[in-house]
Amino acid sequence: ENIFDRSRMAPKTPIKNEPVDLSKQKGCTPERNPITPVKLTDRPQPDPWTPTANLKMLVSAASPDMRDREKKKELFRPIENSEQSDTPDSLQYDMVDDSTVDEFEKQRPSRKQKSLGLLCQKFLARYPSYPLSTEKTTISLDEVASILGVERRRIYDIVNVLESLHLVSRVAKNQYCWHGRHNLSQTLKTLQEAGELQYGELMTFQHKEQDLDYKFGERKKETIPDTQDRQLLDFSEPDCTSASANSRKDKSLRIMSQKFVMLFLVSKTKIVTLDIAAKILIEETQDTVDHSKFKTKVRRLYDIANVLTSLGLIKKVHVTEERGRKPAFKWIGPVEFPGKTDEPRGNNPTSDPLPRTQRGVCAPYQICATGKQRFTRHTSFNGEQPCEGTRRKVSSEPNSPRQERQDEYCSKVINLAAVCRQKIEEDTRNPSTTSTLSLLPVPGDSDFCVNPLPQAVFPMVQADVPNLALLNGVSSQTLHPSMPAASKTENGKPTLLPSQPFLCFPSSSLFMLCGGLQENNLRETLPTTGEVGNRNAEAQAAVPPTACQKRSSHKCTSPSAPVDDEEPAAKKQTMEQSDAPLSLVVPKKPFESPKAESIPGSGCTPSVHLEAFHLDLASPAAPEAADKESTKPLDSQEQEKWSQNKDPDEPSPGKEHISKENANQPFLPQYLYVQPTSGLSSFNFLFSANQAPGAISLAARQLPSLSVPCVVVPSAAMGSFPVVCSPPVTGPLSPVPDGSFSAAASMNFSVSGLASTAPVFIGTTAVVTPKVSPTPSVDPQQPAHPTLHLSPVLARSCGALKLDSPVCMGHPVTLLKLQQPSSTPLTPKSIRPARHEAFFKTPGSLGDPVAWKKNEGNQTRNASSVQRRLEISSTSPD
DNA sequence: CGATCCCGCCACATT
DNA sequence: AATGTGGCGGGATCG
Repeated sequence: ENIFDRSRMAPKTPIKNEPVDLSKQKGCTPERNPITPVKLTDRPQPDPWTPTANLKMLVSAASPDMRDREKKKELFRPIENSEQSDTPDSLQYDMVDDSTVDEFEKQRPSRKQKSLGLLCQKFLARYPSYPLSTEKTTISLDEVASILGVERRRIYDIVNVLESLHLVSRVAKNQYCWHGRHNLSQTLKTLQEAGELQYGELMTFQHKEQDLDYKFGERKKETIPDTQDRQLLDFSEPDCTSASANSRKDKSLRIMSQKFVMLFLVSKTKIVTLDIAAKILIEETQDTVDHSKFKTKVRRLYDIANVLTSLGLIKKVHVTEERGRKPAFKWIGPVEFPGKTDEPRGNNPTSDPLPRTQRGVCAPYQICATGKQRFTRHTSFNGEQPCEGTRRKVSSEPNSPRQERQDEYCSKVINLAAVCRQKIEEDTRNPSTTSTLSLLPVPGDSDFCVNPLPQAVFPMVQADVPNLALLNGVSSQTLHPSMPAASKTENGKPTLLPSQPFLCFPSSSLFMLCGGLQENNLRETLPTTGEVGNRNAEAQAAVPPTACQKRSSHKCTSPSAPVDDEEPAAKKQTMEQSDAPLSLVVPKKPFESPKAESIPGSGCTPSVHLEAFHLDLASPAAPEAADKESTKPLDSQEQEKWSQNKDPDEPSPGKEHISKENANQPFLPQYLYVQPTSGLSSFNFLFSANQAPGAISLAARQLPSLSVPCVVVPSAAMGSFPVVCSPPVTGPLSPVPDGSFSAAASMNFSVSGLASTAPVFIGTTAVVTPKVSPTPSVDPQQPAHPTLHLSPVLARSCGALKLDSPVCMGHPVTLLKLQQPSSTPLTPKSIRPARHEAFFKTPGSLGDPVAWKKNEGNQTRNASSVQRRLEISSTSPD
């Protein structure tokens, strides 16, 4: 029924449909709607390939193409899908054939295909099981939901269960942090302990389970005081702030999930039937009470079981007992936990048997572990948890007590990103074309450094483009050390930190292109990126932090990342390579404009980069384009690269080469590419425009500023890409120390998909002025910088972003929203995945790229994005 | 026909 | 009021 309705709806009132999806993509919708009503279908869900079922239905109905898509979709790999999506399907949809879609449609969507278990697998596939310790991957519910083509509600089911096992934690509204399985054993251990307390007794009997069922339930009740049980179970969450905690119905699903797992851990047989579990889990106890209640409980258990199954912790079996064959699940996960109960506190990493992964990687997590322990022990409640509660309120609350720090950090980052995003969107919308984005760290910089490191970063920033030369020198040297993430130890000194070449965005993956980085940098960066990328999609949000730490390195590293450090890049690289393909570094064509470095004006650089791109792409960039526009050609290549990168194999080598090459040629521009976690969803493309090679430095954490002029294109999966280009200009304009900022200014936050919606293009006025601001490096912190800052740090800093600031230093920056169609001036296109194309196309302004070129200065158009788009396309000549 | 469990309404929480 | 969460159970689909 729904389907029909919608289908109908769509034609009639696209808008209606939109509401659902649209909410997310605000920016886009307005524009598109007018253009292509059809979009509705698309729109709702960003991802073409995995639209909501309904949407799918509609689409499929609309066009056969969709079906194919879906089929493909089945294949899984969002990535693949995305690629596929390249095809202009979306457009087609519009066209849609009515051909008897219905029949096909119906067939397709088998219930199984929509199963929670499958969905969960897809979800899990997006993130690395063992993410680097430092990285924090943030998960945007909206984004994931759209990518996976399901309603958000379903994601909650998954996330809630994952959260119960601490595989993820809620950071903020709509945002979760992916932790991976590093702590899983710890968590299980804790649960086991708790389970023994609660259910241990019962378990004893257990083998007989069948009979026992009832008894079980009963006993349990009797034996264990509910209160205790609960506490234990809840441990992590609610208790703390008892007050608030319970207000909500407490997340029964989470608690249920924990209890369910406990049953397995306590059970001798490791097999638990749903009946028993349901009975035990029915708090009320009064058993039977409602048959309906029991029934509902069982339903929930199925939900949980599906997720646990996807995690490989349990599998379904059937127990035949007296009563007959009953559905049951068997625990197939780890049984013994290293630290095991022996010592409750097992946390200590040192003694901890757990794989180093935990320790090293998890360093940050350890905290969590602690928390857990606590939780194990009731005592725990006292401590942090309360805070948690508080926090929650404040930030919207992470449920999990532990990791607060991280969470905060994440949340901050996220917030920033979100802020940026919003701003961007706003800007986009608002015609104030000229508005510049300035994401400066606000004075509140201190925030930046949630993590230790703040300082370093800034310096880096300075590097700004203009100073590239300086930077180079500095950066190269300094950077090297910083690079360390991989090798850092070698250098010994962390000083480098500041200069990191990259920007990290909390959001999903980033795609960065940097102008010649020095070898060192490159290498390091690459690895990093690679890592990120490797993560598969995982990289996501997590990346930024990680990167930051690493980069910022020394300082940062200390606490959390130590491990990483130790494990040098090599590992990472290998890892990365093997794993994923993420990062690509594209060796730039040697083109070096080496001199660029020397050249004060970064101006040269940009062109170079562009060229490089072109070369890479093979597309001849238009000379004019040189500035930036040329990007389009890149797209294809990039994409390819992307895909390649993903491949474990190649990436590494390529990277290495690149790095080497780079090394040779200090100036050569390089690109970093970070895949988005899932792949498709979003990309960020960042490349340094003019700058000299060194130019790009990002402070890891602090980073707020990017000194290098960069263009970042965050692409949400869907379509929006915001692209920002900063013109090389820098120096002059920003007298301010920021130089760095001023120069580079582009950022995108694609963190969550949302950003995507509004593509933004920012160009400094154009041209680069070679001037370098002498003081570029100055504190980025200073508010003065008008230019954009992209550093995650900034983001964290909280509202630091000043998007609005129209002018940064002297440069006028223009924001342009890039619409998909029109290409972005530079690389944007490349960035866009096929799917984007579709979107873009729709709008119809494809050819625009040319127009864009001007972006830099000219673009100041005030018109709304749409208008802009139109204008652009129309006025391309501009 | 029982086992599964998708789907999405709707209440409650949060913003 | 809008939006985020997530309990809940009708009823469709699977086996």
